[in-house]
Amino acid sequence: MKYQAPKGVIEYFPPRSRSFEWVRGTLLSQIKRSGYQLLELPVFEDTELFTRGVGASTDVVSKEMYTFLDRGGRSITLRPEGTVGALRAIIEHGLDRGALPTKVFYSGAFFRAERPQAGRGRQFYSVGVEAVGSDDPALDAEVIAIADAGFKALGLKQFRLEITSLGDAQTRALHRVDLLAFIEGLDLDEATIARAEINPLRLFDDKRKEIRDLMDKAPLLLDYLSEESRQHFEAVQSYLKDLKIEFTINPRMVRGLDYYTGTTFEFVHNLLGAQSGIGGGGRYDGLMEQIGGQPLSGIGFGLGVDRALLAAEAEGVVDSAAFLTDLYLIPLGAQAKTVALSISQELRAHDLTVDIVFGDRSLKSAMKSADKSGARYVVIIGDTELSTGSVDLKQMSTGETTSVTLASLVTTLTTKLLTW
RNA sequence: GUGGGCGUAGCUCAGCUGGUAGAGCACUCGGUUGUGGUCCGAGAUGUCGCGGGUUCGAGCCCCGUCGCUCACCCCA
Repeated sequence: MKYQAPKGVIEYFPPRSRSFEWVRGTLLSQIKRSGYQLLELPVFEDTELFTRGVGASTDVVSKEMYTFLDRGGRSITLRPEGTVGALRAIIEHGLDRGALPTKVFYSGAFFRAERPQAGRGRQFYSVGVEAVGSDDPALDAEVIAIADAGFKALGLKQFRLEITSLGDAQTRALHRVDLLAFIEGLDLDEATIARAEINPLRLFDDKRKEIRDLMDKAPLLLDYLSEESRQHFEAVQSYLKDLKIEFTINPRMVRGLDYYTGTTFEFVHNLLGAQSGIGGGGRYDGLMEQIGGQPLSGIGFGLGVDRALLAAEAEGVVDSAAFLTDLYLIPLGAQAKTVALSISQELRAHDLTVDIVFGDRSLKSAMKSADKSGARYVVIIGDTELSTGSVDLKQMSTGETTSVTLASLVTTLTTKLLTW
């Protein structure tokens, strides 16, 4: 019996796992430096949290959740997204009782039982933020700017930011009446009618040209915005312009989660095929109340780490230089190993990346693996070195060696690497 | 969930109209005594995704199944 990973899961292993780590770390560092604090949450929650929060009629809830009964007969669901779980934790622990907005971030695996495809796994990785308790449009701009900065920090260029406003509840109700009337006048096939019944906005992002043409004259939600929503949306746009963040307004953008209101946005990458959304988010007025909290507005985003990595690979911007080993130690003989182990311990305590050749390999093959590891420096420890207490520090890129005492290895190496 | 393509060594793939498996890269060792990236030599590795069927004989044909992939759908 040969075991395989469950269908549709994405696994990261060397050497690509380093790239994954780099992508996630880069996105997270943009978030952390903006004052967001970690929320480490369960990957499963009470099923009802998602049906109420995300919306029972959404595709995500109605046909994509991993739901099961636990041993106590409780209905449990593997989290399909991050926002409602984050808000549940904020409410449960009273994080919204202090100074507002409450700014938190998360990072981890999410689960959706979809048909797998490139960029779409049944377990996928997201990092996200939630800022709860302020309806300041400047906060919308900050949230968008963080995601934008994250993608740019990765070196991505071939993506665009699309934004729109879904307005408030009243806006959507008014628009819905007109949109339904409009759709009723169209000649559509059954499947499309069924989709429209669940969410008429869906027809706006249908990929078929016929439908696109038909929807060309459909009433747009943006034209129904209340004065307040309109001003908020304009303020957001003006902040983004000040920040020199380019965006396009896409009045046909559709979100599959029910909780979105007001400012809504999506980052789309050009080289990813069908699964091109690398991040998205928006405001959610009413969601806090919906799941039992205070009536606070909030805004957040989720960024797809898997897709961001795919995008970075497609653009050829993966930073492989970030993974190099500083020093490779080659011990020759039993006594040398003892010394190598203790030297590595000391160097690592000084934040240096150190690796050792294990096994009794020939010097030649040890040098080969040092070379392949991408080590910047190599030190050989044999009988000579042990008796003199000094080693040759070899710089692999140039082949130059400098003689240093074992005792001063830490300082020598540290200063050399500083100017690397 | 629906439809199309694919599934051969760790990786990329070759394998003609069915006769019982190969290349390149990677890997290990070596090219004399303690120094890598080139070159040369040697070596190891596969139940040809899995299960059935047709056949004297199947990696090549048929069915099923699992998985990957692309599109729909959906979204991160």
